[in-house]
Amino acid sequence: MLTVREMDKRLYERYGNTRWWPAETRDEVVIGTILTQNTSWSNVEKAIDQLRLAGCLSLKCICTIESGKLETLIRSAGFFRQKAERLRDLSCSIVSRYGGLEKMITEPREEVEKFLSAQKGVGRETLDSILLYALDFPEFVVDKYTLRIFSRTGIEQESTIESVKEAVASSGIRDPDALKNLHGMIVYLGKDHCRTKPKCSGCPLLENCQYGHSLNERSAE
DNA sequence: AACCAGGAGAGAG
DNA sequence: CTCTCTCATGGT
Repeated sequence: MLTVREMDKRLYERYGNTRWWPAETRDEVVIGTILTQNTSWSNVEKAIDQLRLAGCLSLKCICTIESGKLETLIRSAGFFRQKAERLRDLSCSIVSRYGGLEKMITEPREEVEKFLSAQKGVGRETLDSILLYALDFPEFVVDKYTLRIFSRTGIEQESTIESVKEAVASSGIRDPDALKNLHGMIVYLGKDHCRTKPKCSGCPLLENCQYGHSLNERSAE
């Protein structure tokens, strides 16, 4: 049976360091977690470029910028009204409570998690992404690709977010950078076998992989 | 030209 | 608890 350790090793042999979540600042990561919800990264990049160009790629600026202006800047990321409102609320909440993310990383993890979970627009995956990619807490991000790949590779028959987190935690992989890359590699694998490439050739995890790892059940038949 | 992407929330049953 | 609907742009 495939272990998490083995999976990590095989994926690394194929994908190496994926440098998942490219960002120069912690603020940029948090902003990205909201913008990328159900949205392709290429569209998110355009919005981030607009924010950078406007000198507003920070939580402090987003908290104070005029809302119509914010909507315009992030329009390319879709759901722009909803995202503008949630970005503003989240940014203002963080700034008023912690001052900024650099202060936030020094707070107890439990307290930070509780605070973030209470924010509108911060669901399960966004919470994990902020904890790991923006704050460097050792949390493994479980998304749809991860759930699917874990259940298909037989590490877990009935994969849930909690069971996958547990499996990774008990594997001993704790370094935030290692956890970041494991998630990145899993998404790379997921993308390799998405709808456009239903067949998995040379799958690093499964010997006779005939269905790929598509998120679309129909292409799995 | 439908389909979907690095989701979350609100409502119904 | 599990569906289903909405939010919206841009690439294939």
